[in-house]
Amino acid sequence: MRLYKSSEYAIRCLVSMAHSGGGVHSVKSLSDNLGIPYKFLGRLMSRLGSEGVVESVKGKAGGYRIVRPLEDIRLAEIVDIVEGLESYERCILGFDRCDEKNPCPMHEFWSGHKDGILEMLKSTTLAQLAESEGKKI
Amino acid sequence: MRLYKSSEYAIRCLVSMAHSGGGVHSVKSLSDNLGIPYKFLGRLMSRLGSEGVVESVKGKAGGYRIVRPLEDIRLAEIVDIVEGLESYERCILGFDRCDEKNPCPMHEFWSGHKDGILEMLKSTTLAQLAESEGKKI
DNA sequence: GCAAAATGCTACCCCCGGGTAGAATATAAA
DNA sequence: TTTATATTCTACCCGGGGGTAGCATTTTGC
Repeated sequence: MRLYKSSEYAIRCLVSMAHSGGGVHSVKSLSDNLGIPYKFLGRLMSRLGSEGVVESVKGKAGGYRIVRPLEDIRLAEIVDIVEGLESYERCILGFDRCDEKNPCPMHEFWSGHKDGILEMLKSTTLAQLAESEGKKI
Repeated sequence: MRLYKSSEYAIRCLVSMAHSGGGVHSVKSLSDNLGIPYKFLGRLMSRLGSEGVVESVKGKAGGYRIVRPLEDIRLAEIVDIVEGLESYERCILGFDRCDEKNPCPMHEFWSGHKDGILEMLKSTTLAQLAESEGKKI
């Protein structure tokens, strides 16, 4: 019942970048400021780059930059890229088909929470996460 | 965002046992009926036995039996025994201290869901899970 | 042109959840 | 007493997420 470390890192990193404006941030500086393993974060940002969430700037003074509007980048997209959303959509007891018509024993107790979480992931944007000052990152 | 296989198996197995009365069930029969790996389920039941959720009956015609009243066995207890509840209580972004006073960026979006899930686990009993006919197990 | 600083890529290692194998032990039925 | 059927215990293997290391590549600043 937790995000993968990859998702934790990706979200914290993007929130930090969003928070400090639209400039270019090197992986080194992000890694130092957020306490995230350098090489690991590098792979993560590379992946977010190839999926079009951020843009890479090569060479000296290079790094990564968020290009799309923050209101456009939703949690569900980030999580889907780095860990996939399958585990948020599947039956809690692992059955292939599980719905109102043919429920597992936990369905009535779980489906509400599952739907709520998915809805939250799909509706919450990077703009919302970044807008409040004073929060830890 | 999912139960460990261990929790899936433990819940399905206990629901199945509760459903078919208070008799003794061998690991072999449970494994066959539910499609759960035999040796793996054996270790799981042994653990549930040492924690007092079920009772082992050795020798020929032996197996496991639920002893405590079904209204007394809650999901939270089962999950805590086989996989632990830590991941259901911690901050979604992994911060050590994260609360209303000192929130992480996701706190306001996540804490409600977290509390709801924990409350569900702590209040739902084996009796509730087992009572409905026609559900898959 | 050259060096510094950055991304990009490949190959590893470690830990742990999940799963398997086999022998030891206990006990009811024959 | 023997045998069949069960739990119990230990050791091992596999795959994947998390993490590290090294080198190639790119591009700016001098």
